[in-house]
Amino acid sequence: MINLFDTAQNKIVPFETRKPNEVSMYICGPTVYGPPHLGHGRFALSFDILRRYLEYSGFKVIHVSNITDIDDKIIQRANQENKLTSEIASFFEAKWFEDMEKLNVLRPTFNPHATEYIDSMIDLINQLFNLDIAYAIDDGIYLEVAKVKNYGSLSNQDLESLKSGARVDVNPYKRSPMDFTLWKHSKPGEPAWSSPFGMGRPGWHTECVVMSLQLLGEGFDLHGGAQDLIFPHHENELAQAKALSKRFANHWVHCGWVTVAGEKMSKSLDNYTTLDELLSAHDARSFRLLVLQSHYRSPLEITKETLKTADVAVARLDSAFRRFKDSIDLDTLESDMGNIRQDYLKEFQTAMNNDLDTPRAMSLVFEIVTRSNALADIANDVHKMKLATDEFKAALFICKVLGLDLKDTSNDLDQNTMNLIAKRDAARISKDFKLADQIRDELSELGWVVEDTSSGTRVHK
RNA sequence: GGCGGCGUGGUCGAGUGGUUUAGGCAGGGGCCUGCAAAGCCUCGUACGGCGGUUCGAUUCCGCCCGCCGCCUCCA
Repeated sequence: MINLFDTAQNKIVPFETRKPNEVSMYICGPTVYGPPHLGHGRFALSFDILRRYLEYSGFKVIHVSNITDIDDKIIQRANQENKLTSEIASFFEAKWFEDMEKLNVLRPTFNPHATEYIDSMIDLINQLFNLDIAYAIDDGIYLEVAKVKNYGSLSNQDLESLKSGARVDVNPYKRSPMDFTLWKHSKPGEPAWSSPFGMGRPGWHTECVVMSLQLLGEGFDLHGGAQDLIFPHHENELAQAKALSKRFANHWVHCGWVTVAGEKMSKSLDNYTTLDELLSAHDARSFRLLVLQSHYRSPLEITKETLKTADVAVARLDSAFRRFKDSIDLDTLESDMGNIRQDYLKEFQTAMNNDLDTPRAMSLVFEIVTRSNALADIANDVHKMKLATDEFKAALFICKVLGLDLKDTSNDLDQNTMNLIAKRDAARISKDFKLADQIRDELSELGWVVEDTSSGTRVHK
């Protein structure tokens, strides 16, 4: 049984699903108005790891993640660049998926766009309006939060304390500062859809209720996002569902954010690093490893230094992979789980079932790697080597489940490199170490790391 | 003001009421090696402060200090 922290209950609880072998999950996706940064990356990696683990655990996962392709910031950027909002949105959506692919983040089963669901959103707002839960003022339609039972239950705040903390509202006509926009009337030149309330566009909080309920149905299993979405976004989604007496998500999962010098990474603080910048200097797997080595609900500090240490750690895993891969059937590794050391799999599951304790899972991986290397070091026959390999298979398998693919970078030798290797081996056999060292220097200048093995010189990047 | 989180060894970062340790990285010593690299072995004995509960607390409770977040858009 998988146990997960549920934001609504504020504790770790067994993760129950509607159907025994299926998980329906809705993860709030990006607003595509700029290049994704490390915060987006962390969030995407966290939920990718959750999804992969659910699939490993035998669930069919229906993963819905939206693309918000109409919103104030997109309009603003379109105006600045003198482009259509749709151009801005499709450009940054493409960028998003390009980066996600580099991070080895699985594509969602469905990624609905807000603009494809405008009619359904209008319909929902209309229902709220007819129930007298929504009201109209000069600039749009608002949901009256006071009419929703237990508003604030998800974020554990009561309405009174929310009100007292609310900042001065620009719109004095709202009945409460906490009331939120369902529909915004358009200003001249802005993209607009016609509705019974006039031309305009839906507010952000409506799209996710509509799309999650439409694609996954009432009482779907899991709703996720980063912690900054708990309030107001998820609270407001929930408020709309409650107002319409619809069962909403059964389980809420929120991940922590990336920090910079202790402060939250965000566009408004202008302290962000884009995924592009990270990926140009580091292996994408190093980022995933850092995410895995911290808990998904904790803040995660990512610096050049921590990335560098992660690069080294990934190299250690790759190095073990090179050592053992030839005696492992990589094609059947995943399908033939019975072939993996069951004691290690059990430890892995125990860790993961405890609110996704990926740090423990990774420490297990490194422990296994050390042990397989140690066994291989003293192995003097085929049988002992097989034991070492069997150990390593477990580590490789766990990495695979977590989306961390180990690689052999010693392939793709060009003719020149192969010649140098042959020359060096000849030099070493004739004990011409001066020449051998000289060739080693040449190889390292070409970017190769040189290792001497029982089968001669081996190189990898 | 309300709600919430955090403070761990050189560093990043888990975790736990007590006998044996997270793990990664960095560092010291050793083995291996022609020298390296990789790998292995080994060492460092940490839990913000003050009280309380307990046979025993880093782990539970209270207070204090410091940092951070949400209450407006934010992954």
